[in-house]
Amino acid sequence: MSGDGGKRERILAAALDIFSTQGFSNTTVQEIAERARVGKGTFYTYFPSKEDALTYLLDEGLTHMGQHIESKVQTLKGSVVKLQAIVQEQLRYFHNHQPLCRLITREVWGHNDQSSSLAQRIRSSYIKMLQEVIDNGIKEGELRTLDSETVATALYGMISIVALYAKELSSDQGLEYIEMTLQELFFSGITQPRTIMGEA
Amino acid sequence: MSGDGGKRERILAAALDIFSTQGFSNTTVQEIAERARVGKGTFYTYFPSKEDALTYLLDEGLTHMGQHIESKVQTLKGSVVKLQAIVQEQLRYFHNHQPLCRLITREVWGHNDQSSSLAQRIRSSYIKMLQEVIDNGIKEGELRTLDSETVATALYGMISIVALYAKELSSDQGLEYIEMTLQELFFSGITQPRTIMGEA
Amino acid sequence: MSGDGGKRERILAAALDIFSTQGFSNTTVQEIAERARVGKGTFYTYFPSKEDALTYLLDEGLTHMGQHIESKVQTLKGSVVKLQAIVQEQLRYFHNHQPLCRLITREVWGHNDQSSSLAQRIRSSYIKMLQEVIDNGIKEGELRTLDSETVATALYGMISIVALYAKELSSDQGLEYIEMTLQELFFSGITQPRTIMGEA
Amino acid sequence: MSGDGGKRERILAAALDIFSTQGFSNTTVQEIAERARVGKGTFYTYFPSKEDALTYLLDEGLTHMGQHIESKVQTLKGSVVKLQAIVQEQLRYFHNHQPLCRLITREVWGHNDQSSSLAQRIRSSYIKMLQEVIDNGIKEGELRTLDSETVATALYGMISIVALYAKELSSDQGLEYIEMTLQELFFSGITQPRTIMGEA
DNA sequence: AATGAATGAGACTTCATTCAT
DNA sequence: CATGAATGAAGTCTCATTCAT
Repeated sequence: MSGDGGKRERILAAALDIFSTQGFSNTTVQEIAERARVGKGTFYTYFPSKEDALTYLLDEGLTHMGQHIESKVQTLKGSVVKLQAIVQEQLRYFHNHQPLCRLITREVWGHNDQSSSLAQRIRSSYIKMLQEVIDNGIKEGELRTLDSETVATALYGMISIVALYAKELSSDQGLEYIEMTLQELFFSGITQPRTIMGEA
Repeated sequence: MSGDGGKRERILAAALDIFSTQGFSNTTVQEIAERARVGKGTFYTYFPSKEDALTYLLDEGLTHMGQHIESKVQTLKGSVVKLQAIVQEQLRYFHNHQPLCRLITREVWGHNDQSSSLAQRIRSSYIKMLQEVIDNGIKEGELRTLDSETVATALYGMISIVALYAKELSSDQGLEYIEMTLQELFFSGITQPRTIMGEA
Repeated sequence: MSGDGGKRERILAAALDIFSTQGFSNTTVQEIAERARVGKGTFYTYFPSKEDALTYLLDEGLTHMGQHIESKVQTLKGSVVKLQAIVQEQLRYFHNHQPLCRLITREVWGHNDQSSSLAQRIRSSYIKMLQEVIDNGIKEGELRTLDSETVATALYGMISIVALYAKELSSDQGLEYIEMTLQELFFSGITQPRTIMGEA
Repeated sequence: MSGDGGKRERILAAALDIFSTQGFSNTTVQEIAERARVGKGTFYTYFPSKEDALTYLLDEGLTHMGQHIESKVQTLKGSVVKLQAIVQEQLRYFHNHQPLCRLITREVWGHNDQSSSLAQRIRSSYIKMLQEVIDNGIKEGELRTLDSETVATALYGMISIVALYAKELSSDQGLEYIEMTLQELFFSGITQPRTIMGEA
């Protein structure tokens, strides 16, 4: 729509792909430009620096993921139902956007210095949203009384790493099986329930 | 007494610290040498390249963590008991070795290209160990029948990300609370058990 | 007009000058760039490495010299006439291109390891050409029956070292005198012909 | 005799070998020490610097060659006889000491800057000696009246380059053939003598 | 707007030399 | 004497960024 032949989008897509594969520092602007089929100088027409492109990707990615998931969740009623949807959607989103997921994992969780900028953002946006849903569930008695911040973080970590781990899965068949496993694990735990009287 | 005044250890400690804080690519050998209080050339007396130092740190870290946890677990009986110990030990280990944890998270999970070397190693060593414990628990009826590979990965991810997230926690008080939450979550799930009728 | 302001030529000229004066290993890319009035990085826009620039200079130099001399010689008739021209032209060429001559002497004759690449080339190109002219002369009876390979090599060595030695000569006067001496020496030998008695 | 187990000799031999094969700048003190089976520090017990070892080798080599050849020549009578012996001895010496010959070729003839030190020395010592023999021969009428400096230089260059070229020759058979060719060429020239009337 | 030639700061790595043992 | 661990100066090469076209 910008009349630029989609150059900006091509640059962003190329940057995301290569950043996630090789890492930010090992990616050259040259590579991005080539993959995007533009001149190296053109990169700088759209982004002030390589760093800015990364920041933009992370920002946009987090925002988009948050909006996507919230849009799926907000109409649902009940904390368990909402959390079930969150697990499903986040897993699928990360599975469909592995490069973004990998980027977040490396650049957000892997860094310590510029904690102000990136790590904080995801915590204060996405994880806070999870936490609120969980808090509500606890208040309403649907969920057990556990520390919601820890649970939210654990849920996020569980899904991210599984999504990265499952990268070889190409069939949605496999993805559904994994999703079911995660749902069971998260909602009911790993332990075999001690049937109240039976077992005797 | 290696007769080297502990230079090798100082270099490794410095490298781990700075790698985990700034990332591998943003760390210069100069910085490592300065932090280790040795000359720049001395770095190369102990490691053939910056890359080799990283590989060594990851290798050694993974091996040490694996051995540490296995030593705590192997004398225990029962899958649930073993898994409880694993959760406890891995959380504490990552909490006590946050730089290593951060390094693994970024360099192992954040990369895609050299999948052969590092990502494979942690999957095939540590996670496989978790998987075996879980498989045994399922076979013996202590654990529910879930996909053990997914569960093992989820457990690993849950603990890692929480350990990184909880980095501001300095009191063991806080750590114990987090640990308890994770134990409850992992073993019993987040859902309030629907007591069949009673509870009234 | 290559549109590059002759940068490539300036770099080559600078490299040749400094290589021949200080030697390849003692020459820094920085020096070449400064002499060529370009930035250090610009050197690498035109050549992949310092080594490549050397190789290019030697290759181009040998080729150019060979073509130059062959062009002078090919129209001439008679082996002696041809060889006279070769002596004249090679001496003048090396005298006018002393840096190249010095470079060849050091890098081609002075090395032993990468014999495959450079030393072979000059032998198989230029010296082989000399050898053919000599072989023809022997066949046609104009020249004495001597080992043509040794003679060709000797001729080449004689001219090269004299050209390097005579570097202080700036007047063509001096060069002509040296040339005459070489011609006499090569064609007639150093010995006073023992005219048995007569000739008077 | 120095009671040092021949360490100094081993170092010199190692340095000569490696210098001549790889060049001075591409040779590390480490390599020399290893080849000489001494510690790296020991090198500096015998030579103040790597450069000094090179200088010593060149100095010693030139002196030794000069003495060797002069000792063979001084008892002979007649310029032609002396020059014949010189050709024979220098060719053999260079053939038997190819590393030295290569070193001289590269470091003496290939350089331009420190002309004061090395290039001057060989010119003023060895070549001057040749020149004197030639001058005498001319004065006595045995040799033709040619510029003795040029002839001496040419003779030196002829023999050096042939000796380097003939490095693949291992049999003395081959060497003798080459020597004969050089003698013929130098003393009688390449041209078929126009027998005064004969040829008819 | 688009481009890529040009640039120089800066990174990794090597290696001659020193010096404590 | 002999040694090799330690060092930092220096060199090659990369790459983000600029700018003239």
